[in-house]
Amino acid sequence: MSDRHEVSHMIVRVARAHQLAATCLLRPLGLYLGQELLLMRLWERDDQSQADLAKALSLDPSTVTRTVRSLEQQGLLTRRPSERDRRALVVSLTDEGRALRDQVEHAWSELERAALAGMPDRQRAETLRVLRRLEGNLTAALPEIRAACPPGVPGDPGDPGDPHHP
Amino acid sequence: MSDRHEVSHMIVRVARAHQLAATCLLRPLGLYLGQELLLMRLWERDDQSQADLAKALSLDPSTVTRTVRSLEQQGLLTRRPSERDRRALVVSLTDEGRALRDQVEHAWSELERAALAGMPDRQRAETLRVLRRLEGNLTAALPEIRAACPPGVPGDPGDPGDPHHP
DNA sequence: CATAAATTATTGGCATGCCAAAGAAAACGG
DNA sequence: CCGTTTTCTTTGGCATGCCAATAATTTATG
Repeated sequence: MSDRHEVSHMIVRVARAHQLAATCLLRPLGLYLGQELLLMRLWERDDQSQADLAKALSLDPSTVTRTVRSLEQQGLLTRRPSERDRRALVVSLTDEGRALRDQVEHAWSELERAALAGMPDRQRAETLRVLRRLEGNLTAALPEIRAACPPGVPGDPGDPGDPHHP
Repeated sequence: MSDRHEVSHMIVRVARAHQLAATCLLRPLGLYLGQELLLMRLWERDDQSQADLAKALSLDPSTVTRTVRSLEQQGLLTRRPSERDRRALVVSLTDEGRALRDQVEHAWSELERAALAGMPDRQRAETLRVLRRLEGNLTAALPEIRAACPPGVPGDPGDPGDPHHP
């Protein structure tokens, strides 16, 4: 063992186990992983622009675009142009979308229950503290890390010369 | 706030921040997220079958297939049929693959450093304990959760009747 | 020993998620 | 007031990751 990156490894493992469980719990509700987060955000505050959602969920705008469209096709929410800002779209819940709330929250409660199983209150509080600290540390470090992260690709072709034109 | 699912929410946030940072750090090395885990496993123990890798990394075999092929095309590893088991493929590192080790481990050390920044040793140990506990709890709960997880789809067409044939 | 069952790898489909680029519309500047 | 810059959304490309189904081979079973 003697791993010098144990915390990172554990973060990866915890995340995958959590995702797998969430995927399973969400499936009977007809939702894919990630869609529930968008809905939760809308349950907390309805009628938001996609940009707001992207910011609140720390998601790429393009991801929000596609997930919102998927949820729209499922009839859980609505997209209509904003009147104040003619380039923004306002996302609103439908009755169907509101109706899903209880089930989704129940699923997430099971997830929470599983994660914290067998922990006394003290330990649960400590768990939350630790996670908050990790999140704070990582998001604090992100700007610096991203600054050193050059744009471009992994399989960098070096010089595209003429990257195809419309 | 008064969120009843704070831990789950934090797990999601920690995971995304971690992934984002890792993606950035790996990019200059020409690696995508996840590929480094496979390589790390091979650095620890070379010449493994894909099934072994899948099990060790808790990955779906099909994911291993594709990631391994990608790494093979980058010249970092080799795939050759096993002699004992004629259906298995043995994955082995190339010199190039071995040469990447230092850089990847350095990148992960930065990740680890960022995650644990400003924590005294005591707190680092506690962090690890918490993550181990979460992982243990979630993977312990997974079988039961998956048992209740019906196969089939989200947008279930109910009865496909004739799900198209080759 | 033949037959049923489990294992290994692959393919195709689908979803999330990122980045990069592009078109509209708004905010900002001189 | 016009030009520049920022913001909002979308599209296309690419990668990971899952599931389901298939083919080949091994192992277990009666």
